[in-house]
Formats: sequence, structure tokens, C-alpha cells
Amino acid sequence: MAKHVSKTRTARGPRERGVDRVLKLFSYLQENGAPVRLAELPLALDAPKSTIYDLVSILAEAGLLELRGKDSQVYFGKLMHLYGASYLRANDVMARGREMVDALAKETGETSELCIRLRGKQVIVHACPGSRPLRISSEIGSQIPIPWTASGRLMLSHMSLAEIKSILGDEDRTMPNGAPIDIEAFAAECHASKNRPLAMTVGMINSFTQCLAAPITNHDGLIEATICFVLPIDISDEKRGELESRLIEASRSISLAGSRGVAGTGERSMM
Amino acid sequence: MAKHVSKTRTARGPRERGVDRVLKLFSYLQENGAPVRLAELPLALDAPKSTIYDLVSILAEAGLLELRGKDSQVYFGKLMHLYGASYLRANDVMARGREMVDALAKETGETSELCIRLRGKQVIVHACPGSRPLRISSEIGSQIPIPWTASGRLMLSHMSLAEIKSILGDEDRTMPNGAPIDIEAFAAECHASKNRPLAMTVGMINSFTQCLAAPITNHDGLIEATICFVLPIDISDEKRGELESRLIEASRSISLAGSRGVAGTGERSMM
DNA sequence: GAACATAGTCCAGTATATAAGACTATGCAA
DNA sequence: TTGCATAGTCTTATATACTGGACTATGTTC
Repeated sequence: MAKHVSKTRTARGPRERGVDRVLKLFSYLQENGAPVRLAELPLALDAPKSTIYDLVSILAEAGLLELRGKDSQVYFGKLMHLYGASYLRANDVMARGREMVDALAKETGETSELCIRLRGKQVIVHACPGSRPLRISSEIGSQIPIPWTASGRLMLSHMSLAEIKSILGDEDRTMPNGAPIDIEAFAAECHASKNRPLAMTVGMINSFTQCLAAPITNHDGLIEATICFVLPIDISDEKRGELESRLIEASRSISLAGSRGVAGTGERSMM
Repeated sequence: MAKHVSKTRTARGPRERGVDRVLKLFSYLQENGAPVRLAELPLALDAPKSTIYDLVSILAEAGLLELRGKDSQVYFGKLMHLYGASYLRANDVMARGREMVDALAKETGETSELCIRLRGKQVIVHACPGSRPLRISSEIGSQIPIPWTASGRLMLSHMSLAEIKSILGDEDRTMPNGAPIDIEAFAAECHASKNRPLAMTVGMINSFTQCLAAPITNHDGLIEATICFVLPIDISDEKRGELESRLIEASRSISLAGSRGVAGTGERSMM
């Protein structure tokens, strides 16, 4: 009894669920970053032609996708934008995070980013390039494994070892240099960053940048996102000190949980 | 052989497709405008509990929805926002439309809106309230039947009678006062507004506002959206003249089709 | 405590969505 | 023309997603 073979979403049977195909389709479009020919999708997604044509026509009719031109370029549609905007409206945290990124970049001249976590990946949802002659910029929407970043550690700091294991896919368990991570040690690092107002990565992804990150918490005190500076590695200590305190201040001001000393011990009370 | 009972998406069998349930779920969340208790959804959507719990958990895991709090409030998730932002990035027309709305509102002090069409409805995707003491504002995301607006007529101007019939649902075929519309006459009105640089509705939705709308076209010359002013009905002719020309200028500047001299009078024949 | 209400989980049967693949359509080249 | 390649449509079968409904869990009222 109770085999539960396919509890995971990754099950690969002879048939796959429509919803799952849709999720993969969205993900592929996002990854691709630009419209894709409809005829190309079945191959790209390793899915039957009939299924894809069917689903795309449903989604396009609904407005979540859009078909354009005579070669049927497929991409996200207006409805997706509308829903995305609704998300923002309901999430002061995220909306204010975006504004803060713009403000910080303008004020300090440094590249600023707003990051979230999706499963075992960190995603840049908003960024504003700094005014340095040599711009350090990352593509919006680009995803990197959580263990590669300090801000990722912040975002996992409240999770148990088991939870951390469950969200990290196989491909998220190696470092940029290819070395496999030690999960237990990694989880310990995450827990160590709990309640820290700031995290920092030096030269982890590439050798000429460092990253300062601060957590943004929602009303439940959970870390929903991080706000970051991406800096050249040779910045002066003085300058960095300034940026650090500015970032902490920023993250306090947009976080909703009472960072009022209690920090986490609150009654939950839920508005 | 070939009955095709259910070519339409509206088919109501004993079972309904997962994708369709998902679309309705999204639509309901959007309509509701705020998080909804998970337990409430099966009733609201007239769907089986098991199905909804299943789908929501998939979508939440993926990040398209988010579950919050101990009473499981459901709403759009971060991934939706990310995809919506991708849509914007790929659509200069739409992105610039939003900026223009903000600029117009600031410059003229009048309420400005960006509208699109979804099936037979017009949707406000972006708005910026004016600076009048008595603000005229509409909810972002609110939907009204196409025939109620002038900007709706613009958005249908390129469609055949048959197409117009096919996109208008039953509920889109009555006027605000309850009178049914005459489709043929309505289609003629749409066609009449083809290539017009401006459309105008006076007191159609309520008796104290008028609406000026101008089309925004994409690279294919199709009308993707409209940009509008919502004005009090008693505005002076002089002021209105100013706003009209400003709006036309704005729509020209963000439209992508070659408004290069040809500007409406060119080929294209049409009536 | 018992009685009830509200939330959420789990399981097995069957209506049907997915998938395979034949088919049509279009374009391009020899 | 024929041959080949790429796009898209349509139909049938069967693996399974959706469903109904029983079940557990939690909270509230008497």
C-alpha cells in the first residue's frame, strides 16, 4: 500500500499532465527570453506536437500567451502581464522592493538588484544598473543555484535541513567550479545567517565582483526576497561600509515584519 | 464521426480539463482582486475540492500562485510577476504605453489609462489618476464589455463581422442600460472607426465622464491597445482640443507601424 | 465530554485528455 | 513536374487526470 510513485512533479510517464506541460512551456519561454516558433516547441519541450498545438491554442485564446506573425511566434501574453501586475499590487513588499532598487541605484550609483527564490534557484526579478563606466549587470529573470550566493543562504535560513534538501534539485548541488556541495555544511551556513541583517559574497560567481545582500521579510517574518548591491571587488572599505549601512536601512524600511527587537518571536497574529 | 461537440472552451461536461480549471482559477483571483481562502475556491469555481487542492498545490509549488498564512490564502505568485515582466520586455509597445500614461497624467493633470482587449472585454492594464480634486479613477484590471466604449470600437476596427461575433460573449452584447446591441450596426461602427486617430465616448458609462481614446499599433499595424483620457463631461472645448492633439501625438509616438507620412490616408483602401 | 462545522487528505473508477501518427498544406529546389 | 522539408490538422486508443465521496484533523459551541 501507499506507493506514491509520482508524488514528485518530475515523474516521466508515457503521458504527462496538461498543467505540467504548460508549466514547462512557460519556463522554456522565460528561459529563452524571446518569442519562439510554435513549430519548434514540441522538440524543445520533448512533447507531442498535438499536445503542444492544443495547449498553446487554449492559452493563446485565453490571453496568457500570444501568437504573432505568420510563423507563429509564441510568447507571454497580455493576461500574464495583468496577473503579474496583480501580484505586485497585493505585495507591498515586492512593489516597494522594486522602487527601492531604483532609488538605491540612483542614489549610490551602484548596480542594485531584487532577488527571489524559486525552488532551488535564485532569480533576479528587478535590477537597475549603476553608473560606473564598467557596468556590472545581470539579465532580469536569470536563475542561478541558491548555494552560489549569500543572498540565497539568507533565503533558506529559516528552513530545516530536510526542507533544504527537498528544494535543491540535483543541478543545484554543485558549485560554479563543478565541485559538489556538502548539504549538511551548506544547511549549517544557511542557519548561521539567520537573523543576520546582511550577507556578503566575494568573488563567488566571478572573480571581479562581490555582492552585498539584505533580507526583505513579509508580514509573517519570512524572507520573501533580498535586495543586493553588485560591486566591483576592489571597492574601498570606507565606501563599502557606507553601502552596507544604507542597504540595511533600506531592507528595514521595506520589510513588513516588526524588526522591532522581537524579530521572529511575534505572536503570528496575522494582521 | 466528427461531431466536435466541444470545440468551444465553454463546454460543460461532467469532467473539465485541468488547464481550463487553472484558467478559471486565475480569472477568479484577478476578478476578486485579493487573496482568497483555498477552502473557498471549490465553491467559488464550482469545482471539486480534490481537483482544486491538487491544482493549487502544483501551481503554488511552481511559483505561479502563492499560499500564505495558516488559513491558506491563495493569490498570484512571484513567477507570475516574472512572466508578466517578460511580456513587457518583449513588447515595447506596451512598455512605452505605460510610461506614456504616466507622462500624460503628470503633464496634463488628467486621468490617463492604457487599455487592451481580451476576448469581448476591454481591460485597463495601467492607469494614472489625474490631479483634479474630484478624481475619476477606475480599478486596474477591471473589465467592461467592448461595446460600451469608443476605444473598444477602435480595437475591433480591423475585424470582420464574423470575427466580432465570435469574440463577443452573450454577456458582452448588452449596453449598460440593459438594451441588447445590434451586432451588425455595432460592427459597422467599428469599421467606421478604422484608421481614425481618435475615438470618443461621451457619457456612455456614466453621465458625468467622457473618454478620449487613441489607438496604439504594433509592428504589424494591428491595434494592440488604446491610450485614453478620462475627463469630466463639462470640460471646455479649448482644453479638449489641446488634449485631443496631445493624445494623437502620444499614440503616434508609441505606435510601431510606419506612421510615416502615409498616416491613415494611405493605401489600405477600406471603405 | 458530545455534536457540529470547517479544512484538508486520500483513494478507486471512469470519462476523457494526451499521445501517436496519418494526413494535408505550403514552400523551396532541382 | 517530382522530391523533400517544414508546418499544421485531425482522428482514434488508452493511460490517467479528474471526480465523488469517505475519511482524518482541527476548532468551536453547547
